[in-house]
Amino acid sequence: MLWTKTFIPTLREDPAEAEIVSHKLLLRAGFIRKLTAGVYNYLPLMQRCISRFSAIVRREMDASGAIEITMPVLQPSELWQKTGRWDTYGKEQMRLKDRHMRDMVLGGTHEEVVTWIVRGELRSYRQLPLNLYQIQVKFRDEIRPRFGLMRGREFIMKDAYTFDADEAGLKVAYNKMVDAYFKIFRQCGFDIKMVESDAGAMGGYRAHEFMVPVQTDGGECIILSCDRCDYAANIEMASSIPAEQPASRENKLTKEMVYTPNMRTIEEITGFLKLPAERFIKTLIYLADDKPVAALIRGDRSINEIKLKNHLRCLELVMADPATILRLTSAQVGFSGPIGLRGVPIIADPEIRKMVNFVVGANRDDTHIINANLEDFEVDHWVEIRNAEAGEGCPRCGIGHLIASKGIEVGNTFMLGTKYSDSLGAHFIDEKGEERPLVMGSYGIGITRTIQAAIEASHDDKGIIWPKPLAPYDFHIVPLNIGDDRQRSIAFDLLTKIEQAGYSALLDDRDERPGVKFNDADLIGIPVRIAIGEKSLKAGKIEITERRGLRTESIPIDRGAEIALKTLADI
RNA sequence: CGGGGUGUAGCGCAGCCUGGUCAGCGCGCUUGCUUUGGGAGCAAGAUGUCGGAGGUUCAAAUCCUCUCACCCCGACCA
Repeated sequence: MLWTKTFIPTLREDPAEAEIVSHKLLLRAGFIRKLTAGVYNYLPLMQRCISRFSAIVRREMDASGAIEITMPVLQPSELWQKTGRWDTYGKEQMRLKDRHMRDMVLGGTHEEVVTWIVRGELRSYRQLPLNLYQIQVKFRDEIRPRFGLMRGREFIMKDAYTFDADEAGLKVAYNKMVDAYFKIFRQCGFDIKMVESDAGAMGGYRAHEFMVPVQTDGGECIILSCDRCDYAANIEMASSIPAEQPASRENKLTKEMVYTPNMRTIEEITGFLKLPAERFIKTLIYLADDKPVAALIRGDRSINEIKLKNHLRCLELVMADPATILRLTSAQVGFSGPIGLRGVPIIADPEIRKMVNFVVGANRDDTHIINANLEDFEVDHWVEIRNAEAGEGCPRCGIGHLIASKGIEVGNTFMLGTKYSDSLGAHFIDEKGEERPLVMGSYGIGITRTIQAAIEASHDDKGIIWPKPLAPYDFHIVPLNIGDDRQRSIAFDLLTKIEQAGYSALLDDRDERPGVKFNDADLIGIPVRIAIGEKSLKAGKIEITERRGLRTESIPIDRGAEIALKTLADI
């Protein structure tokens, strides 16, 4: 492909709209342009990356026995009402009305539709197992679209759905998908991590996420993994064994109110009372579907709202507003406590069980209670509702310690069970002639997000460094002076040979200065660059440069294509 | 949705506080000549409903009101 015959609008400066490096590079290198918040045009280079990555995904999905189909983006609301997700998935769902004022949705996921398909057609265990997948645009009306393709409102996703007769079958199907995912991501050069995750809006009982580790701000997920065993989990999900607290030998003292004027936060009050944060209990008042609950965690811990939400089985969990807190506790925000709190269920993290003589809010303005003990109030439910922390013990092996790292979620897998087949009536007849619900799994890969994640994980100060399988072209041919006939003919000859060998190349045939071409080449990040310039031609050579590391080697002109192909093969 | 911020040429920005030669700068773009190994030089040129609507004023990019869009922090996720 000739540069002047395609469309690669590179930018010299960072666009103001981008914050993280991969988003800036996608814009600067001319891969994408934003149409509106969270919605992007994929320009030619991006289109090639999408095609290449999709081809890898297709190959591995097909090899795993999955069958490609295409389902409608536009869907009727009835299906979603039947599974209950019209309400639970509601706000993320892109909705519209057709001319008859019927509610429609633009699909953000396809459990409903795929279940509808098989419900009519899958009648016998003889037809199982089945794995249907598609690669398609998805819509999600994200609260806050962010970071370019990382969290768009429209994006491309591969989604697969498995159907099995029983749980054993689901496990087989699930493991096949997990294997396929590892193959896909590893051949793209990712140091992919599979972590346990919350089943969330999908429902189901077990889920994993596939994370690309990154050190940059682009890593939105926190992963806790064990330094000894293979335990790894999203912080949303991670448990831990707390560092051993020496059993307190303190005698229980009598509780006492103390005047703590304007001391609302743990930081303020620890300073004021000169006690460490682990001697405090934080009382957080939430509204779970408008019903109040109090969540208790140790003062130095952070609440995990997902764990709390899962325990409460509510649709919406929000922190109570100051007026509600005043009504419930008869005190301002910052002085809530469990003692004497009436009409509000109390959920406490088990870690609190070990605490003695602690400090809580007094439910009275400017007042805390010191030397409080468990006997002073009733806990309704003991449930783990705090975030695990780095340094704590591994919940699996019990020996290792958790370490924290950041990652970008590029894929996920869910064991759904029968949630959708039950609600949509997708049954089959088993060997014994009994009717049973299909056991399902669902499996996603964010195609466009993965491509951006590749950049976040692999770039330098000059631009993108594509992993070979995802690069828009294999070779970047740069004749430094396109007006020079010799350079021109060598460049075109290389292009022909490379294409004949079954590889792709971009030839920069612009009448630009060498600096411009080199900088754009570095920015775009094609793995191998071939430079043809007067200086080296005098010595009968052209130059080959690997994008990663930018090491340059001079090679004889007539062996150019041969050595270039070998260089690519060695990357 | 709550909090913070920004909308001025294709891109990046200054100007706004203190209304009046304020329609500006850099890059890019066009034409010509020169140049061609890491973002060229000279010369000539084009480009703006100052996000939108209303208002105040003799006068508004600038002040006021409303509105729209976008970005950042939080809740959500491939």
